[in-house]
Amino acid sequence: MDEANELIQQRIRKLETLKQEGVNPYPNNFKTTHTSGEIFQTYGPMSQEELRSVGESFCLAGRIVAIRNFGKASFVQLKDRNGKIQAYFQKEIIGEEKFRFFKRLDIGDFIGLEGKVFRTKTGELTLQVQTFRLLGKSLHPLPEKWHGLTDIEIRYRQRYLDLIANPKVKEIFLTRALVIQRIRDFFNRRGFCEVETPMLHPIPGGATAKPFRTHHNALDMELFLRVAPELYLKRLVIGGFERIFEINRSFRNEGISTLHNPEFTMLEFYLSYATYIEMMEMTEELFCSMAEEIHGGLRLPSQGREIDLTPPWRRIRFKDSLIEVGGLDPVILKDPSKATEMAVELGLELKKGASHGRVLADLFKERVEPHLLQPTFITHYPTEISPLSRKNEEDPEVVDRFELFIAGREIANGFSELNDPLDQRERFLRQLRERPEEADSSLFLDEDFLLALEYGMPPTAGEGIGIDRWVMLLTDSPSIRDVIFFPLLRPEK
RNA sequence: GAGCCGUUAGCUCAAUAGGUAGAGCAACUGACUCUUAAUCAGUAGGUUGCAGGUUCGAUUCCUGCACGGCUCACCA
Repeated sequence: MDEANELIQQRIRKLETLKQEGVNPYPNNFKTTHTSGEIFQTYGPMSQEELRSVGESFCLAGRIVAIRNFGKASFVQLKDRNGKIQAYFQKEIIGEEKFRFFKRLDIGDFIGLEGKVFRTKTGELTLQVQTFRLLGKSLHPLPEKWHGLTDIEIRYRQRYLDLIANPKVKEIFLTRALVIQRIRDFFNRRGFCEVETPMLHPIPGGATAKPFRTHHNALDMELFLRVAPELYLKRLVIGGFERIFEINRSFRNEGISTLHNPEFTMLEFYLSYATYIEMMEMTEELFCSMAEEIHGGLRLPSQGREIDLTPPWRRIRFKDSLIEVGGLDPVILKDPSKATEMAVELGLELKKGASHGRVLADLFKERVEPHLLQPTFITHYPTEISPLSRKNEEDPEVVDRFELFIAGREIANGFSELNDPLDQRERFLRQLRERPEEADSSLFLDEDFLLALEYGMPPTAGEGIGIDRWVMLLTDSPSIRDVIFFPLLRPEK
């Protein structure tokens, strides 16, 4: 506890005085009958006259966020889970003793009150308090009422203060909750089953990110936090779950930026007897229905620009995008050394022995991705950078895969799943050969998964969607930290 | 990991040729029975992120460190 601070000392003294007087500052037996939102909904439209005939009184509870004193009366702003409501405390009504007690309350305290609705001279729906109780004493002053809390570090470290002081922040997280709910509805309605798969993996797989390591004591076993649930979800497909989804937390031990948090939320879903083409259609449906229901339309403001989600979304092949969007010389598609030259020219650092596909992917990231503002499916990715995707029937150099980009960022990644176990083994091995420097940390041969595949997997399409980034779009948030309650920060000293 | 920027009262911010650190809100005392950032009068509140250095004197100049932000790098 911050003992030095005088403001806190004052409040602790108040707390002690209350206790001495036999007042429990933290009772838990107050029952509410209504919330601020319910009061506004029912009585908001009523005139002063109509309100006068409402005999009922209401019990509400919440945190005091503002007090305006007038000698023998006071206005209080009470904040509860769905809004704020004004309460009017009058000495004449609540009695002298109770009014003195009221004067000792602080902004930040929780109170429960019983009162009747009326409308003030200025028209605000208000509760005329008949009686009230202290429900929870607060010992710290709240952030300033007008400017709110802007210190970004405090906003993240003490998110509860951010939520109290900045109403828009709470709205972002309510939107996030709604997104999750809509996703569940969407898939449940289509006969998908929600599943949960391990977060502790003996072998990290499903993506090539660096994993977090941990250790299980009883088994004396090294474990990794999952970088993706993909390989476990496919095991379930093999086991007969033809339609599944998981809303999952995954973990990647990499850099932190406005688009990356070490733990993040993904939606992954799998649909048997479908291909990546149907996945694209489903993705449009999912995003558009969410935008309609949550945002109320398909045009989203995005950092001063507008994103138009009206389907169908543009589809363009990976290689074509390099030329048409990236403005690169077509010769790089045919000639790997030219591609490498171009990458070097652009100042890209290439890994030793990077494959042609890898180099093209780097060029894509540099020259194409930032320009994909409106929703765009990039399809036909090079096989060598897509180890889990099914090869295209006409051209085995590319796979039946797409990635969705909106606002210059990857939002989703989907493909027809590779269900040929021998091909899958080859691809894994090739990956290991090409990136030996990473074999220690992120690439292992998952024999257990290959065994499962060898039993036979139905033709299936799967997709992963970055929920955090989608919520960023829906709420026009510039940083992923704005849509994650507690983003990872270095600990304070 | 690199570069740039930031860190002053509980909160939001001021303060330069280097010269006793200020305001609003919050708090405290008083006035006030319809306010909406209520108003009015008064009071108190500071190890200027931390540690060094230069100087008679450092919030200010220099060095290092800590934490944060942005950009880049790493990376889907």
